[in-house]
Amino acid sequence: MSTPPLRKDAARNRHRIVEIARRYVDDGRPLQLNDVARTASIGVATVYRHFSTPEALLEAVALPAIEKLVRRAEHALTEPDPWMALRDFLAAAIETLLTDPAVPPVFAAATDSLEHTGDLKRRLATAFTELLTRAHAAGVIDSSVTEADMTPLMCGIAYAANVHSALDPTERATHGLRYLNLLLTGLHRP
Amino acid sequence: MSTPPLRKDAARNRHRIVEIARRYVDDGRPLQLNDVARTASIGVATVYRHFSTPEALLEAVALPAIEKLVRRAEHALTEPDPWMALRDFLAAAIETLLTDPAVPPVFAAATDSLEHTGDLKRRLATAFTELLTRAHAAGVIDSSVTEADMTPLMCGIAYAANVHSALDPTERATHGLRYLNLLLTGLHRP
DNA sequence: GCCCTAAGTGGATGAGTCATCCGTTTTAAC
DNA sequence: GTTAAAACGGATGACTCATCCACTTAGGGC
Repeated sequence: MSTPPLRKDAARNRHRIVEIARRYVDDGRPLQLNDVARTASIGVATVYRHFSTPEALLEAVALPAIEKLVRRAEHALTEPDPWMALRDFLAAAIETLLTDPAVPPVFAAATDSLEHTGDLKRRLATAFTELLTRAHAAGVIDSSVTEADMTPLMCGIAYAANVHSALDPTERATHGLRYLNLLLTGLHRP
Repeated sequence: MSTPPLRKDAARNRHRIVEIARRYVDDGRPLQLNDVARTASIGVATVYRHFSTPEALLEAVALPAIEKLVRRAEHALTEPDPWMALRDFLAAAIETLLTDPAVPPVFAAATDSLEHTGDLKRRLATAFTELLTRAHAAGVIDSSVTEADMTPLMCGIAYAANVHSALDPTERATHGLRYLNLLLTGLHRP
């Protein structure tokens, strides 16, 4: 699992592949490695060497957004009000899920099947568990809800907002936040 | 859209195809028409003639479950308490979505892209709108929630329950109902 | 019961996608 | 400048998909 630093040309190619893949994801085109390779004017084998499956490539595309979300979660731990901290973080999570189409599949996948984002997801889980624990301790949230429920629930909300409308991203985000509020109303113990 | 009655052999084949497809869906195998044809010992062309796409075949597989759900919705309209009627129907819907893997994709698809279940989905929407209207009139539910929100939300809950666990169906159904209750707590105005 | 035709059948086939293998090129350490 | 390791790329065979058309079968009219 060490990282023998990449050769210059390899790094350049890897970068370019992710960049092209990002466009595919944003446009909603299926992420086919052969196709990405052609678009990038890079040999198929090179793409396959860097990313053995479309999922692995998608992970790399989603990486920055997930990193940002992890920082956000760790920052939320500094917010004194446990309910606000939890709510604001969840809103940010929904926004990320709906803004970046690369993210939801990565979260829906089993953590241990991920090559690049497994650690990040674990960090996120840790921070989030802490947020939840505080909320539980403060008695502001339904006591039966665990961290293991929340990831699926967030994915579910994002899914719902996407099913609902092939509309523009902004509108989808609005719906997602509305759905989150419905759920939070159900969870909140004032 | 008329139905010139099917020849006996054609009916037999069609039946057999759906039957085999049902097994694929239950086992979670991908529904590939060529593959289904081989398993059914039926020519590929025959399968394609009856069902031009995997989605169409899936619709046929899901049909009975959806019919049952529609009857259930129309029956719910006879329940005097608007909140109970809505809640019980939604629980039935979640159970259907989680019990029969053929159903969720059909609900997630746009109604007008469906050949076989479009009418049923419209009937369901009508009955459900009525259930919601009553609940609104009785003031027992958040007034901002519309029928157009509920289908996605139900799909979202089913999705969440499925992401959560590659566990056995019973357990998934339990989670789904729990998630539904969380949502309903958020929607209920006592 | 026999014939005729419309309806139905099946599998060979070409188009398209996927992922590997291996001969060639590039990098960077010495 | 030399050399070994690392990276490259595209030709290729395995596989999936869906169509076409020559053949078979059902069942109504006589």
